[in-house]
Amino acid sequence: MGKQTNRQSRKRLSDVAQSLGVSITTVSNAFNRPDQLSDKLRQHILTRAEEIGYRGPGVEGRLLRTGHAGAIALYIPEPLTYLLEDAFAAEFLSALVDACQQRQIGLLLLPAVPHENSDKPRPPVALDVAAVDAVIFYGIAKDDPVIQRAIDRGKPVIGIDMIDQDGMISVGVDDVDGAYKAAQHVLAQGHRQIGVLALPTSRQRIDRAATPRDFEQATIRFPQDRWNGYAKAFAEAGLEIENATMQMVATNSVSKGCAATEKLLAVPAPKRPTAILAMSDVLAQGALQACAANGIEVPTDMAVIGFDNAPFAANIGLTTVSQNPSEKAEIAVRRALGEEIHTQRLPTKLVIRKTA
Amino acid sequence: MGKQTNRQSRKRLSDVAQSLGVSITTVSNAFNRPDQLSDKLRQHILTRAEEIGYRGPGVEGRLLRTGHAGAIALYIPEPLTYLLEDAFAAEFLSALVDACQQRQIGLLLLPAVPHENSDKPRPPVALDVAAVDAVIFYGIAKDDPVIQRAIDRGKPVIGIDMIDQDGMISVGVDDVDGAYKAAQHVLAQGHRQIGVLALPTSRQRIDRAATPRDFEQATIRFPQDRWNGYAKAFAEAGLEIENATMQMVATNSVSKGCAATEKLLAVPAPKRPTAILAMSDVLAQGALQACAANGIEVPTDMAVIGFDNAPFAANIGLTTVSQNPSEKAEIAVRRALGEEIHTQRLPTKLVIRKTA
DNA sequence: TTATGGAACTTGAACGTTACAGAACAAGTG
DNA sequence: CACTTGTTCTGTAACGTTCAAGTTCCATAA
Repeated sequence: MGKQTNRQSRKRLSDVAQSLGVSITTVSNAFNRPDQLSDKLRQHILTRAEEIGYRGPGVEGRLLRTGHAGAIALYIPEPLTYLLEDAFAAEFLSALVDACQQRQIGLLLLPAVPHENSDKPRPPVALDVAAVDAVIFYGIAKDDPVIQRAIDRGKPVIGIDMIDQDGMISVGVDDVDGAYKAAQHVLAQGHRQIGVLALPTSRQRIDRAATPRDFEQATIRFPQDRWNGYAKAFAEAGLEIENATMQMVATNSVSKGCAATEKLLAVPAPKRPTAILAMSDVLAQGALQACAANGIEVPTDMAVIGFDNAPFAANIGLTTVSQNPSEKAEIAVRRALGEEIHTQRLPTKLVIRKTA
Repeated sequence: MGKQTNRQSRKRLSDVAQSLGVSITTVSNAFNRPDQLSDKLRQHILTRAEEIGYRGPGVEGRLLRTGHAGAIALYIPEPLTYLLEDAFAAEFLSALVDACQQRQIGLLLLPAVPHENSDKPRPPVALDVAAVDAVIFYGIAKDDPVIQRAIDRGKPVIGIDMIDQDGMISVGVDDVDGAYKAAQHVLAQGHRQIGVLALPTSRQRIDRAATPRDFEQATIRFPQDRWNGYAKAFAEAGLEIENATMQMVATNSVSKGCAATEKLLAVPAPKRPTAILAMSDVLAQGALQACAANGIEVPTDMAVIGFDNAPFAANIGLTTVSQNPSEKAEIAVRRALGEEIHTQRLPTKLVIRKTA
């Protein structure tokens, strides 16, 4: 009836140690540092552990002691379905899992925190209680309060394609340059009226016409930077602001891209665009659909360039700006694990296919 | 120079407690159980905690004390890309994340454990060190050693669509019945030569003709059960074994389904199938492609039925057996969290569209 | 007045592990 | 022989939290 006769309780290192008359440390070493003891004793301990039903060093104690969780978190702000709808996002997610795979660490998908009504005792959310070594954010707005909450945890916080922020490590491609190259390409072909399909620049998402002002005040980085890239090329080519027509979509989906393109095409003749720059391949695909529906030939009557070089882009012959998701994921994971690599924005490449 | 002047070390409950002259427990309660102390003191503690830079109760201590990690693991046996290629699998994954979302718990994607060469000191893998409350396996073979390894951890282990096993909780649909209904449907239409596109029945995956024996010896459940469902209907309709032609694919992809169907079509006239039962919608889509390529009209010249009712099935008018991924995910998560719900195999439904 | 009961707080003990500093002993070196 | 070096093992102290079982105090009822 002593405490060690505790019936069903999980066996621990000390149980094994006691049953063999060796120290706890030695048993720990038998499992974690084979070089710290003789092979003979080690085998002895291992078999004995098996006998008494010890399951090996438990996670809880180790975590408390070492502080190393062996996992990093990825915050999922919306239903995963939405994310997977975007082929490029899905590709990035896969790359992230692969990067973790190689290092044998887990990737924890963190559900969105529910809206806080006030500053009442906030209920414990996964973001707060998860045992991870770092948190990665992907494609959320700079002013999302969840970011500060993660930073407060004291572990590294990585922002993918996000606006720089104190306490957060930024990883992303050089969107300005990528967009610049795309715009240059159509301008070089003589186009002077350009349509832009833009992604949301802030958390409030509605389908509408966009203005340069929207991009200035953006809280999401890459639509801002991509616009800046386009604008830079426009300026260099001497285009006026009236030469560009912008539509912003609520979500990155083919149907939204199609609908937004219809609006671009509705503009009367002189200002009607002859080229469309889409901020994603998904939107570009929508643009192609709209063109097809309206009997507009691509690329003869209309040039279309996407962004991302998503897997399907090659199949549909889409000219686009390529970014490397594996590289992005790899760097994100390395930085999450504390590696101090010095990186600028990752490079992009213009991939010329059939649509422009 | 005392230990509390430890400079940069993370603040803890005791630091706050000491600085206010209250007990550690009270500070803990201030964060976790507001009802255990007066509001006044609670506010006092909270503001003081802020002042001295305490970040709130840490994960490590809590985990050790409570044993509750607030996350469940999903073992990913192969690159995530492969999983996402299968639209139904992607749908299930999303459903799983959603189910976790609702309960504010994380879903940890666990990388595959590398092949063990011998029983040398096995390196610590994510599966061993991850702090989770349960492990879910999806679509792996019964004899995969990784299962036992998970069971040894002592937390609940859930197997989705897997063969029953000691120490593992099984969740899945009634594949036998679903397949039975599909087969019945084509048999009722008078078809007497049936082609079957089968998914792998064991870990070794190659494209080849399949025999009933393959299904008997299966280590993966649902191909086995689906075959049994088909076979049951065949027997009831008085079909001989020669009336069925089976092809097994190495992976669940459209191209493999297409290639396998080509082989089915290559069978000479009397034994050539007039209906194809595919064990997944993905394979069925491949079958449709092959038919189109060979100028075979569906459903007039060939009936095709899939399985899963993946999202795309509706778009292409595929007749298929529907299973509900949300329900499957929901039950998996509930059982993972220890809920003792009594469930049989989940029901399926035959969805008749254009292809049969 | 004396119970009775509850709210507000405290005490002390785990939870299971690993890091660190060192002890004991053997073996090689000059 | 004394001295170094190395291997093998031990003891102790955290790591930060929560839980069960108190104690104290005050209000209300008998």
